Amino acid sequence: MSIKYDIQPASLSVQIADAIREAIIEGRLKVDDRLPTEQELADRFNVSRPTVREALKRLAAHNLIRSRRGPTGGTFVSRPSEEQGRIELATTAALMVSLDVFSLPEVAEARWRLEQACIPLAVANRQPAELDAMIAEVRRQEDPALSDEEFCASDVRFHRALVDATHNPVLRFTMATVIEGLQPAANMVVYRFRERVPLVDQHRRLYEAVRNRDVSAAIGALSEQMTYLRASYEKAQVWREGHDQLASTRLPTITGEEEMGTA
Amino acid sequence: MSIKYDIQPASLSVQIADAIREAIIEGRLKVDDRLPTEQELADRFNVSRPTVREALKRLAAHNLIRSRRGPTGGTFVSRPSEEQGRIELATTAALMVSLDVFSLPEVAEARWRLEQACIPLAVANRQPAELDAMIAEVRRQEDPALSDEEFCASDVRFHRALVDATHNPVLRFTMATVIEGLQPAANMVVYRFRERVPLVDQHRRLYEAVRNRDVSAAIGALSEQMTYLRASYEKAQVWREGHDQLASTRLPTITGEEEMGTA
DNA sequence: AATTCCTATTTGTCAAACAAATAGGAATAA
DNA sequence: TTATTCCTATTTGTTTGACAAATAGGAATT
Repeated sequence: MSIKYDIQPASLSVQIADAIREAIIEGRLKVDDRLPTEQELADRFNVSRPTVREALKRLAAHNLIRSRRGPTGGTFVSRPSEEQGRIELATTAALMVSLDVFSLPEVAEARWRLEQACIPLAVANRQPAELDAMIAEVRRQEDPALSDEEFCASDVRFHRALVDATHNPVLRFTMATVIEGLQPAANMVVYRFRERVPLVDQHRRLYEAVRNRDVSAAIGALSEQMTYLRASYEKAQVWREGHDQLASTRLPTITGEEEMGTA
Repeated sequence: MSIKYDIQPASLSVQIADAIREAIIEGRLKVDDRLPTEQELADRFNVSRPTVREALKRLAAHNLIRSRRGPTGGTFVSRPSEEQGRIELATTAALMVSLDVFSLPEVAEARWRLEQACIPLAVANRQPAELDAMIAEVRRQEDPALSDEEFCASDVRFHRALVDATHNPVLRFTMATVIEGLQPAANMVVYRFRERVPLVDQHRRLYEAVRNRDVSAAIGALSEQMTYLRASYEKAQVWREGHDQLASTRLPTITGEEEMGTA
């Protein structure tokens, strides 16, 4: 007897999206292949064109397909880029932190373990490009005129350069969850509770250790930073629990106002 | 002067989806809040209902919202679950491997570094539940009647239990990219090129080391497994490059046949 | 008091059309 | 011949209006 995974069957647009996704993953549709026109898909699946379009939008949300208008246009299978995948990982992770699924000390612990794991490879494989990027960010961070947002962004770029120095695409990819996802979201919550000076100093020593191919010094500097951040996160976590996140700045029920519009 | 990031402005459904997503991230819309009805959104954004629906489907694709019919129905902001986020990470990563964005030895190297980073915490925090799960999978893997798919799935569950033993939700979350995403995709490519016996033996020793709280023995067993897999991956990579992936099983141009349909 | 039925609300789906982008060919001009 | 302009067909983007299906809550009935 077959198990019903859902009380009610998935909507047509979900079924169609799944069918097309499966075709892509199984290779029946390859990168840059053109799908049938929306009308043709509608006929083939026995649904209306809006339903097909909803399905295509679901896939477009994951950047599996792209569309162009015109005679040579249509819908095409996208090649998944490392860049695009990183954005997806980071967005997912950032959402989890900003909606309070993780506690900040947990984030610090995980980030520490994972970034530490990158250090040996980074030290072994770093090239001038990454070293230049790291020291450039350190210099930028020394400027007191830098806004908090800019400082956070520079912090991200510094750690990104460190991970890039591993020259392992899979590591660079996976670490996007931590570097571009968790870290900025956590930093935005915590920026009131930490000083810049120790962080910049830790960055500089981390840079020097990587430059000098000194693994233990690099791990030491990173360890120091994570200890410092963990303490800051704990302070912030207490504040956060007392303030129910963004509740105070929340608007009553309104959504997107109007803004855009065709006119 | 403002920079144009796109030659042509994003489609209306993208703009609307972005506006709603931003409202969720900024906290103007909180978890379980109900959005205005589709008609109301259409009026508010000055677009038609199908356009609003395309926007909502984009968000639903990332599980940011869910919809229900009926008087008390509507569209609601979903709480992002760790489970849901893990699926998203894993799906993204699996797609990259299956579409050949990463080479298999790169995957092995990254997996080794990241999983190694989890060992100390796993050894420190492991509970009977995870130990039981690990040894149960080892026993299952000893059964020669196990199909290749089942062996691969058991392999995933073993490593999942190891990461769960860290009892750090962020680590468990992030490692989904590796454990449920990269590893199965790589294993399906490679399963012809490795023997089960050494893998199961490595699993058993890894389990025992974690049970005995012996970090270096655990890292040693894992290291051995990764060395073995890397060698297998290299063999598979050569085969893979010669076979252009799934090209041989690929159908001409056809998409989803017809299958479902309302009738 | 419990049950049944009706009704209003909301998402799901369909149908037919027009708008906008655009490649390619036809007509025109140099 | 060569270059330019214009037209036309194709395809996605968007609108309008309608009906179907699910369902909660109240009204009517037992």
